[in-house]
Amino acid sequence: MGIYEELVERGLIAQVTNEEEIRNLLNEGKAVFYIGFDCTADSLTAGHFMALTLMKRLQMAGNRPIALIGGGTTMIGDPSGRTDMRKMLTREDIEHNAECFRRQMERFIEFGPDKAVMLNNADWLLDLNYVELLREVGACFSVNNMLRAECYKNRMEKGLSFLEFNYMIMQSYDFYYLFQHHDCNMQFGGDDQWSNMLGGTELIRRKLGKDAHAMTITLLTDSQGKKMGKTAGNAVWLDPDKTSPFDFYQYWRNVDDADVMKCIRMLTFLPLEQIREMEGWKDERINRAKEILAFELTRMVHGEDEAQKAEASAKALFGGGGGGDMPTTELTEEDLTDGGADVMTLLVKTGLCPSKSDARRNIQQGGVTANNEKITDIAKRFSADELRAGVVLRRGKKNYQKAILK
RNA sequence: GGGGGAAUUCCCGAGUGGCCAAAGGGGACAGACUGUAAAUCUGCUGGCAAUGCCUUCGGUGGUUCGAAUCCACCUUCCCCCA
Repeated sequence: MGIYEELVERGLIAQVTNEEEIRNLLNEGKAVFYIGFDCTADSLTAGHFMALTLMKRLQMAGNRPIALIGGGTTMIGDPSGRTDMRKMLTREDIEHNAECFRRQMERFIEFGPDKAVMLNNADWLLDLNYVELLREVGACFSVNNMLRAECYKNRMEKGLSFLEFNYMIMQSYDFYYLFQHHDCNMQFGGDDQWSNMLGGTELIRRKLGKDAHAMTITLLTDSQGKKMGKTAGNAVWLDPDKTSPFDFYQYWRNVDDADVMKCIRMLTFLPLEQIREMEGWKDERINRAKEILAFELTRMVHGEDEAQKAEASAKALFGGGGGGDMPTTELTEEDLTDGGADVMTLLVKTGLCPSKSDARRNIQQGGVTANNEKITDIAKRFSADELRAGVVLRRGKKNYQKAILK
């Protein structure tokens, strides 16, 4: 079984330009492919994770990945899948973000001579001459066709700036450039990138008379059709300072039953035989599958140690057993009033609640416990001695913090 | 270039002088039920020293005892005509 067949079985492939040729190139390890990353934030997210694993899978099969940092394209902003314009980032922001991406990617992909390379399209896009570009590349694009592209359609109502309209051209130019200077013969990306990617293959065909290929990866959506990798509109980050390994673990531990196996297939490196065996798991066992998923992903992103800690903490908190690593907030004498502290203050200090009003509401609704006892009195206080021993506060089922006085 | 319209709390969206911290829905959060799931039901959803006070309806000024609501200017967006 070749790598292509494996990708198919894992459900990773959404659309391809030419299945036969792509299969051969990938299976024979002859592909030089690129995936672009827009650096709109200073960390990659769970959404990028699948692209990273795909790069890794293909690299293991002998193909050469090019991780393209969108230092130039980010200056424009991709309108795909958006109903509003992105906020404009400064060049400094973009450079900082690109640097952060690089560090995170190095965990997954081997860079070096004859291995993967990382490039930044700022290096060629920012120096383009407008008129030259228009004559050389602009002539190859039909506005009529572009307007028909899915990625612009939903912007026709809300408005689309000329700046963003050019995004497709920039991305196409990237492929054209990489094809010529880095022997890049394939581009991968999320399924929402399909039209942008075709722009590139089309440009190469027109300008150079050669074939290049494009393949999109299935977007990881949950059973409701929503993109995964977000909680309450916030991304799940790969940066441990932005999303702690524990929270990262919890995110995957809590996916819907309906989505577990899909995630395992698409995101983990577990052998397919093992996955097939797990397909029928239900009830108690599907929880086991969730643990495996969460552990595997946390291990890949944060390392074996962090994964074990996260798992141990989760088991301690939900399984009733002791031990485990508990998120802790250290207090000082200055945090006390009259030699103690009340619950609401503690809830806010530990970050369990954003405000005292919110803390009060949570207490009134019976959602707060301290050392496993339900708090019913919003004025409940803890003495300095109690705090020195440590008070385990819980808001809801899944949010714990230990407050301890130093 | 000309004309018309819009901006409200996390999101959508009502509100056109006091009864507005602002309807309704979505989402989020909490509770019950569970398997740390889903579905369902209930509660809740600006802040605080809390029967009160403070901040919030794009921005800045103004009218008024009182402004999300009226006026002026500005910013951004949308639509129609060119």
